[in-house]
Amino acid sequence: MMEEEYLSVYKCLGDITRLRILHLLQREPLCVCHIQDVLGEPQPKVSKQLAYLKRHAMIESMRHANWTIYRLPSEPGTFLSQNLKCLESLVFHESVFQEDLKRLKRVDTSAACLS
Amino acid sequence: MMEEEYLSVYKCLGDITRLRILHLLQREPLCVCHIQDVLGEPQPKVSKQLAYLKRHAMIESMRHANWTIYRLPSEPGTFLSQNLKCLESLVFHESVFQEDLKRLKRVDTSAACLS
DNA sequence: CCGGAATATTCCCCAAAGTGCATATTATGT
DNA sequence: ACATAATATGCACTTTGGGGAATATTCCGG
Repeated sequence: MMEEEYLSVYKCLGDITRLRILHLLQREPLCVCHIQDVLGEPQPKVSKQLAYLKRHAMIESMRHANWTIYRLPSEPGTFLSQNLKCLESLVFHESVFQEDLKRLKRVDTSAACLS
Repeated sequence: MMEEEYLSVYKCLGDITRLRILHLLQREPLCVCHIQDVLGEPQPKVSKQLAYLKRHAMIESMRHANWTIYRLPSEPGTFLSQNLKCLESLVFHESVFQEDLKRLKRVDTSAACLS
């Protein structure tokens, strides 16, 4: 039997790398290499956490040529949405996430996979 | 260095037993044996999860004669409060938690430790 | 068909968590 | 002091998670 949605969500939110990823994806869909660049974390680590999030239905992915684009679900459950709102207002202003945003802007313009 | 509050909170919320406990404590302070009765879980399990929650500053405790009374913090952080609100509106109506509430009412009246 | 870029997966290690069972601790009443 | 109730802790075990390093896969261009 499947685990309750809310437990999955909380487990997903209990890791800083996953939080950083969700924070980025809340801004826009991104491919792995962009996330990797922004986070400054090794590629396998990023891929694994993306897989973890997808396994728990927190994100979706679509292959686009050589790249895999990840994004928040088209219809995110109420519970997930609520928690993202909560994060937005109480957590995402912290420096870790704001630094990520700065790097995202820089990386985003020179994007090869955004064709 | 200490872990960020929000990560602690999410880790605490990612377990059904701890959620059930928090749900009960949101109603009123309770001693271990009442929680144990309501949850129908073995006493060491309950005690350990209470210890976990306390270690992460999600609850407080005070010894009262033979009993230890647990309760939500007198001044719960904004983040915790927000999440409890979210749970209240989206999760706590589920049957697991409602069944707990029923048992709580039954148990509560015949309380010995509420002197 | 081949080389290279982007991504996913595997293996290994270690730490943390969750649980059952048994035992220790603490406080109470006699 | 002792028995007992309430609670906490310890031990053993299993699972999960997180991370690094290496390797596999997938897809493109030539």
